[in-house]
Formats: sequence, structure tokens, C-alpha cells
Amino acid sequence: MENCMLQKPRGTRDFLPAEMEQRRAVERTMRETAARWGYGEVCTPTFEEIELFTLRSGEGIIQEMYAFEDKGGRMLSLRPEITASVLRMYVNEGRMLPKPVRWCYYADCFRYERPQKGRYRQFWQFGVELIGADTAAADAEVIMVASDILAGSGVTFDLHVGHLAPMKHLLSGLENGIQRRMMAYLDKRDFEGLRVFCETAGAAGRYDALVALPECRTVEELRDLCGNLPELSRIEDVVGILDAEGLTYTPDFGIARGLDYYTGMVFEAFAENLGAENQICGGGAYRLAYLFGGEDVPSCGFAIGFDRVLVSLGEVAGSRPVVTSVLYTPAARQQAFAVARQFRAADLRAEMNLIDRGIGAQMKHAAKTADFAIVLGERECQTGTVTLRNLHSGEQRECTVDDAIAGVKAFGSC
RNA sequence: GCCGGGGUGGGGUAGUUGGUUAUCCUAGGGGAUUGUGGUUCCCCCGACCCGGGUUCGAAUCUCGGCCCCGGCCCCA
Repeated sequence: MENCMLQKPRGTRDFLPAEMEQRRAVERTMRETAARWGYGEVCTPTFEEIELFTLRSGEGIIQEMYAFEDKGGRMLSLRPEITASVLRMYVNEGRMLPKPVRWCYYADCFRYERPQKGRYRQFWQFGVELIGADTAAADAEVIMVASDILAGSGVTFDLHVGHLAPMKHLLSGLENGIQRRMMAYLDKRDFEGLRVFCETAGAAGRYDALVALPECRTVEELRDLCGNLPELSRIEDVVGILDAEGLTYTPDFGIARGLDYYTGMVFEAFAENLGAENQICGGGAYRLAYLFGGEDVPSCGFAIGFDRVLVSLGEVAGSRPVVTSVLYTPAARQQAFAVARQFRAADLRAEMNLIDRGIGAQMKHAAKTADFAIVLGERECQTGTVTLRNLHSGEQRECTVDDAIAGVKAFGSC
């Protein structure tokens, strides 16, 4: 019999109600936090023309996407991320909006990768994009929104804030491919690998400055290392805002953030309990809109790895709404439906017994699934009352439906 | 794509020098109890990931595949 049972696709998960309650609760606080900063939620298609994703990242990523041809011969892909879609949407229908535009999203993404801890083939991202503001205040706001949302979710995290200008300066003049390799070593803090690579690339003279970069904590130290770069005043301005607001973070100018479209400020957040995939948030300032046919609008945003946040939070026994189970004898069925309806109208959870069985068996079931039982039989029907039983204490009384509703409400949540 | 560890009822497990009816707990269903549960007792349900090979005989040995866990690569 098990032979024919279908399995879920690799890297996907099923969520039972208890886990969904937790996921929805975290999701709700993230949305509410973003909303308080003025970010309105948007929704984009689950699949897009494949070009949207290859334009910025190259053809190479096709093998890591769920790409397919539809019946009209269009090359499409399930979205591997949301930022590209949001910027496409901005170019399509957001350009006439007053700037800056503040948008957020929560949606699932799909990547054909090898699953491991905190990495799935279907995973959820919560993200924010601030479009049309290229200022220190904009950089600082996005960082603070990320920090606010993460803190609100309850996760413990380290926030690293950096800027690409110092690193780019130290690598300037080198061939593009060599720069990328060096950035990768630096981003991974593989100093030994970087040293060897610098020597073989004939750039051993740059090693000392490069390894000093991740240690820089102040703009003064950056100035000593890189000279008086024009971007330093912007960095100074951003950290000034963050410090004045009392944000907890670590300045980190060793962040490389993978791809080229990041233009300035970059930041990342890391959490515990997550093994190799411990980054729960990444973002920065970028320019993408021009790729999709829009003007070259400056943007800034981040994405949170929602599933990783939940892995890091672990299993939390959140409070659960009180459940009332409605039990009845056959003759009282209609009355039971009516009582259950009144409970629901009062915003309480009521579950009807649906199986033909005696009160004893119904009570046995209710004891496992509910906090209160309503019993309806001949007596209650004749007097127009219900019997309300507290399944935790065993206390029981016969009263009106309104009294029963008031009694359950007074109990609070579990 | 690569490396390592795994896969026994729904969940958790015992069992592998190859041997008869695969162990225990739990969950689920029913009963003792036809208007009062959680305890107890009894009963039922239900598994060796899939396929090939070796063998008289495979959960056990072997090969391949699938899936899970962790790591590498990658990480938009």
C-alpha cells in the first residue's frame, strides 16, 4: 500500500497547523513592523519571464532555477528571488508614484539547489525595497527596518553593516575576474587563501591592506587605510544616524555581497543554531531598474530568509486560542449547531462533534482536543440551557449560552 | 555537481556472524462505560525506501536509484 504513496518533491516541506500558527504569527509581526515604517505590501507573479532573472545574474543561474517552457513557447521560471520582480513591477507601473516608494513583500521562492540545514528548494522571503532615495537617511532607514523586523520576530542576531567603496578602492586597477576572486576570499574571511591568491596574481602588495579592511571599525581607520575617499562622508553620515538611534551593529567593510549590482552600503545579519547557512538577512543599495527598461533609479533593500529565522527560533509553544468542543445527544444536534454558531459569532473557536458516538466517547475526544466542552442533551434542550465543562479543572455548570460564552472568554488563552 | 552519515508501522525504536510469527513505546480506532473525559485494563489497526544481484533463505551481504540529515561548491 505504501508503494504507491506519493512523496513531496525534494527540498519541500509540509506544515501542520501547529507550525503554521507559529509561521503566521512571525509573518504577521514582520508585516506590522514594516507597515509602521510606511512600507506597503506588494505581490508579484510566482513565475516570470526567465530573462528577468538572467539579465542581472547571467545565463549560468538557469541551472539553479525552476525554469520551464509554457505551452505558448515562452521561457519562464519560478522566481528564485523577489527583488527583480519588484523592480520590474516598479518600472511597469510604479514610476509615476511620488518618491520614495516604500514596498515590502512576503512570498515563496524556488531554487534548484542541494538542500541542507536552513536551505530548501521552496523557501520564503520577507523583504523590503526603498526605491528612489539615494541618501544616508535612506540607507540608515533600511538598515533600521531590517533590525526592527528581525528583533520583533524574536530571533537573536548579529548585524553587520558595511560599504563597498573601500574594498573597491583597494582592488582598483586589477582585472575584473581577479577582483571578484579576492572579494570572495575576503567575504569568507579566508585570509590564507587570499594571501596565496594575491601572490600568484602578482598583487602581494595589496594583501596587508585587504586583511586590515574587515578590522576597520571607524571612518578614521578607513581613511588611514584607503585615503580620503569621496564615499567616506556618506559612510560617516549613515553610521552617525545609526549610532544616534542606538542601533546595535558591527561595522564590517569586509562584506562583499556576491554580485555587482550593489553600489554602496551593504549589510548582513547572522543568527545562531543554523550551521553553515546562518545568514538570515542580506541587503544594500543597488541599481537595477535600468536593466528592465526604466530610468536608473537608486534603490535600497533587503531580504530576510524567513525559514532560517524560524529554524533559529526553534519550536516555541506559542499561546493558542481556547477551543470549545460541542457534544450532544442525537436529538440535540440542531440545537448544538446553533450553539456552536453563537460561539463563533462571539469570536470563539467551536468544534462540533461529527461522529455518531456516545457522550462518553465524545468527552474522551474533547479532552484531547479542547479546553471546554459544551454538553447538549434532552435536559438542556428542554430548559434552553447548556452544560459548560472546564476540561482542565473538571468544573461544570448548567447555564445560558451567553453565560457559557462569557465563561470561556474569561478564561483567556492557553 | 562533490563528500560523509542515514532510511524498520503515522511518530520514536529493538533486531544485522543471513534463518521460521520482526520487538517495545507512542499516536490512531474500538471496547470495559448508551449523559461526562484525561488514569487503568483488553482488543484492533499498522512497517523492513525502491529495484537488480548473491543465497535453499535477505530488514541483515552487494550494486544502482530515490529520499532525509550534515558539510563542500554556490548563495541572486
